[in-house]
Amino acid sequence: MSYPFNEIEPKWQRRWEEAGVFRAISPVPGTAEGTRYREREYYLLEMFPYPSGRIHMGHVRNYTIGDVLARFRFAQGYRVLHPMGFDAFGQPAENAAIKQGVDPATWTDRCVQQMREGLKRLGFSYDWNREVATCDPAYYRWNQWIFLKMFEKGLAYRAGAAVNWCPSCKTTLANEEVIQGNCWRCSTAVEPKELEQWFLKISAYAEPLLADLGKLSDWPERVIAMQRNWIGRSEGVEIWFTVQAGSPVQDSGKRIPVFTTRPDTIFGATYVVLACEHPLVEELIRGKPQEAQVRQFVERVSRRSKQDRAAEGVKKEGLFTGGYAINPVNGEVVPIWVADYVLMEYGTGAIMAVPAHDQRDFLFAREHKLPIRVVIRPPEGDPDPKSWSEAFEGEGTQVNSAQFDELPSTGGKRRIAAWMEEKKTGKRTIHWRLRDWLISRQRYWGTPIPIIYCSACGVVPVPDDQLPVILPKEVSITGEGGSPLGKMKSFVETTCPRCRKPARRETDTMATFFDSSWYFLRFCSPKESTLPFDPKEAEFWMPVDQYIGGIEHAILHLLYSRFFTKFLRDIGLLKLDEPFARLLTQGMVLKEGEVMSKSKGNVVDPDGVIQRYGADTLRLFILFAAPPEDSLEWNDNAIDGSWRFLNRVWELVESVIAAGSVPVRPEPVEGRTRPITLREPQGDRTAQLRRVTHAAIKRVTGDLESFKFNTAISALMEFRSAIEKSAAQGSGPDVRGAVEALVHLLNPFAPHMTEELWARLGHREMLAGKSWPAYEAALLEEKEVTLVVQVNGKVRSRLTVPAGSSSEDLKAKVLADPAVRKWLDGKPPKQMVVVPNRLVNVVV
RNA sequence: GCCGAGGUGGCGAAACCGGCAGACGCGCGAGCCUCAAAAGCUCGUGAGGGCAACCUCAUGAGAGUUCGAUUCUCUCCCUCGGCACCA
Repeated sequence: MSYPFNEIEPKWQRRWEEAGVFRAISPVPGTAEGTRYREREYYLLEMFPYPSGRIHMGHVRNYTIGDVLARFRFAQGYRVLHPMGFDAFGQPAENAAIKQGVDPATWTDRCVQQMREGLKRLGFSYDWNREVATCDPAYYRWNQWIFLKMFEKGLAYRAGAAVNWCPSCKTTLANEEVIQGNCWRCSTAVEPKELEQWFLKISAYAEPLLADLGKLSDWPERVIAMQRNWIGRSEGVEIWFTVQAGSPVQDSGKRIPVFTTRPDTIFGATYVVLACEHPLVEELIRGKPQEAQVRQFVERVSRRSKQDRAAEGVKKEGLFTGGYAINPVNGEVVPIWVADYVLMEYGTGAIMAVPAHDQRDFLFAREHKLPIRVVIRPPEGDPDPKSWSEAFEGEGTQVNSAQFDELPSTGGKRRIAAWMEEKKTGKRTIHWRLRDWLISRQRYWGTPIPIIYCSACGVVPVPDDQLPVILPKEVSITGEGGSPLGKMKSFVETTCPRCRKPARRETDTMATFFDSSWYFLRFCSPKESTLPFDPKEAEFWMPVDQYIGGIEHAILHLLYSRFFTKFLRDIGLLKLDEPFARLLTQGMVLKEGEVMSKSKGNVVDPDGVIQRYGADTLRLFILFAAPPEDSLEWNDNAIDGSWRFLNRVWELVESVIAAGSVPVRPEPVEGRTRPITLREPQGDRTAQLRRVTHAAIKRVTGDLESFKFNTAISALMEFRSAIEKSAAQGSGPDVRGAVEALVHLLNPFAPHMTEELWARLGHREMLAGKSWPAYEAALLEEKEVTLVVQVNGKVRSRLTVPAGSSSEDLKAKVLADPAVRKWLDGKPPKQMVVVPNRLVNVVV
């Protein structure tokens, strides 16, 4: 016999929806409507899903965590915004189209519907009135609008560059989408490809994106660290070497800027190295004996993917270009090399090589017999680099450095940098690892980039009144590569908005991370039609008080969203610096230690679990099995524990109902497997039960505040046992009070069952709208406490003593305890440590 | 290499501010119920020793601070995650 979850769950889902209990209500000026709420609003958001069709355990976990918090905040009287939507553009829809011949829009609609139903089956407290889908023109027109604002500010630009190309997806990728050299979506090795593409100048925000990480005190440290790494601030000096005059290079006197974080080692620069893609390489080798050889080398290296280059590891290849450069600090002439270990995309694409004090330069110099000159003498060891097995990168005394000789190298960076600035041979700069964000995708199912190319006017933005540029439907998607829109004359051919002459539309679409970089703002006013969102609504709801999602977005989505927020602030639409005040990154759901995936065949389908146990059991188990940030090992057996617990709660409450509010000895109820016998109250059981009840309220409330759902549930399990025990022993009318508290506290976790029980207990109001129970501190006080008695730090006895006993009383009692006397062996104690109401330690 | 998170029973995990290590749950064992099984219920369950009351050992390893350390400090080992020829 088990409780009828399959009748209960749909019923309450319907009732919540009909009553609109989870609708977010913005304040209307001049009404008293606000009295229902606390001062504060609460915006709770979980990362919206890509509508792939079925929901998986990862979704269940993410959204259950969010739902428990949302229901808890609702109960606390906050004005809650808890929306849901769909990140509906993207490649899978297109791949389905290619494979099954379905229109991506139709496929997506179907998936969204399925997904929405799946979410509803779990009883989540969303305000479905605010649902958005990014593939809706009413949504993506604002992608286009934001893009054009960026274009207007010079933050969206078109440039040719060697970009990341995924040969399998047949599209370009952002740096953030390249995971260890592979495509984030299909794991194919990414290749460099020279293309003209649209970029967003996220690098213009590198400084604030880094600095404002300091404001995110409620973000997990690892996410902050990942973003800090990704942005990669590096303080140093740009030094200007010049190409030697009189060399065969025509335009001699040309500068080669190099970037270094170690200006203190400038006197030890014995050669200069250019990246293979460096524009000066070609000039330097022209007409030289090494011309053909170098050109061949450069071509070979440039063809290799970044990953391949790194995989070669320590082996560094390079060639002399035939050219020389002049070190600006001492006029020394040094050879210019080209090598694979210098990257065009970092710094200036050229370095000064200091083999004595940089490990990479050291290995390269050894390999190619280049001079190694010590300019920082190590405090100990052989000063002759011939005996070294590696470069000395530490601090020491400066040598071979002209007027800086014999100074300690600590502070050398600052001294030499200042001197170079004075002599105008270099300047202090900051370099960033963060690259601009490539957003062009040669795919169909995305937001059209609202740009028109005119042979007369050039790059022309689509005027505001012509937005949105609608993504046409009747497109043939072949998967053969190239933008599918490019094959559609009716789309491509247009007129220039400026000169009215024939022109062509941009045929690439936007990366879908564009769509998700501001959706949290759209939820504040999803029907807004004159702007992406109503700035007043955004000011009211934003920032998101609690954001919940997977760690896999630590740099992608979470960095882009921060960038968008700052941009929208700068154009006056927002008044905040950061979009997400608190972030919770939930762990993955694993089976047999591995991520669930179709290819591994270890997927547990949430719908199957719901059919067998109901949504409440699934929710409860997924919260109980592990703390939210840890990975969770799915266990088909362990879920029975949650199932049993809910059934026991059901039985307990039903017994209490059957017994009436004042418990008497009831007849065992027909069909119940475990009738609970209630007796007449005895002694102070009533007070005891009341104490347990208030202790449970305190624990569960505290655990919910700090996201410790697993221990909150264990506290509820203990509470249930305590009520049952108490009821069986007779504890008076308070059994009903205790049971009601149990049902109430369990509500955020198992909302359907608890609503049903609440109603059966005779309440007309739904639990969903009811305010959270409070505990009374006075009721928590116990008359007696168990005192732990230690001898030399080891537990030897336990004593039950009145709460609040004085130190003297405790000492006397402890010394009288036979278990203690046994260990004292007649000797007086050396010392006694007393922790009131807790412990006494006797030191012998 | 750099950055981050971790290491506690057979398993998932608890332990507030330094104060009973292993709550709660799974699994396992015994029993009840049953013609039998499933379900359900009751009790037990870190390791070792003892008939027992009890005793010894135990939170990755080693040291330190302390009356007392899973918790604080240092050294080391291992696992996971991110970045990585970043000048």
